[in-house]
Amino acid sequence: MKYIEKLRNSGLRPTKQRLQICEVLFNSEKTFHFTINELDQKIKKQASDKISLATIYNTVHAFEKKGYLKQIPINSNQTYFDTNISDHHHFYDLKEEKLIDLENADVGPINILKKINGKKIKSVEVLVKLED
Amino acid sequence: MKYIEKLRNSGLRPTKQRLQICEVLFNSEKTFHFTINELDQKIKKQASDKISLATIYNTVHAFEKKGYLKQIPINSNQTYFDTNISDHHHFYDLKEEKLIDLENADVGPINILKKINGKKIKSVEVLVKLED
DNA sequence: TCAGTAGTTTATAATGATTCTAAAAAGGTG
DNA sequence: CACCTTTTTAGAATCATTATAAACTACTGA
Repeated sequence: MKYIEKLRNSGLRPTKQRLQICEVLFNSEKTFHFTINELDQKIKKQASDKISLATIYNTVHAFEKKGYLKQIPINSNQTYFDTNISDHHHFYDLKEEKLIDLENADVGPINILKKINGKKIKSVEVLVKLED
Repeated sequence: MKYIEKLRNSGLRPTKQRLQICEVLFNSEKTFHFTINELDQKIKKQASDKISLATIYNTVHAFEKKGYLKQIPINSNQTYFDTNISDHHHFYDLKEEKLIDLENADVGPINILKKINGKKIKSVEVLVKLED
């Protein structure tokens, strides 16, 4: 299996559950956005075995910490994650409550002029809210 | 009272509670960021009467809808609001878990090149995460 | 002024996402 | 296989937020 190596290399044991979650998350043509709840539904459909919700939470957080997933900063009652870990941004369609990727190239270069003493910039994320 | 007019003009009855919340939110030299919980604490100290948590939620949402407050898109278990309603952005200090204003002038002009069919851009918000 | 009404406040319950717990199960190593 | 550590799990706990429904209050017009 192609994910065993990946997990081992990051110090995560390649358990049956993690491998199945990998399949659902990373074995698709396109990257996508999801909430834990949506992922849970998707796993119910695609995975052969039942995976407990706690495990899904654990795994998603583990993957995020390892950099295989990104959290998307947005105000929602649920946390959104992205399987697209490239440096990019998002539209948020307020009506549909849907996220749309916004590639770096589709945003002019961003230059943060203000510096904060003793702090480094870790990331710059742009959220573009859309209305009709 | 200077807030009575403001509330009436936006179709909100100037109740005792709302006026007191206005004092806490808008009667200060500097703008600030807060969570509902922090606001509740602040009201407990500054306001003469007790205001129920439900009212604080209601009022903050009403003010946000009227444009007197802005929600800050950030991943946190609590929702952050800003009394600074000018068009601006934020640093988020991951270690201190503190927000810092980032004025528009301190970010180069942002040009969103990608257009979404039938949708207008309502806002463009930049979140700059800081680490040590 | 007063009654009617629509809007507000309130305490409390309900909801729902997320985290915690502690016991069982599984992976890895020798 | 035996051992130890990590992981999974069901269910409980937590906690921010929203809903409820009854009491209250601001405004309107007679």
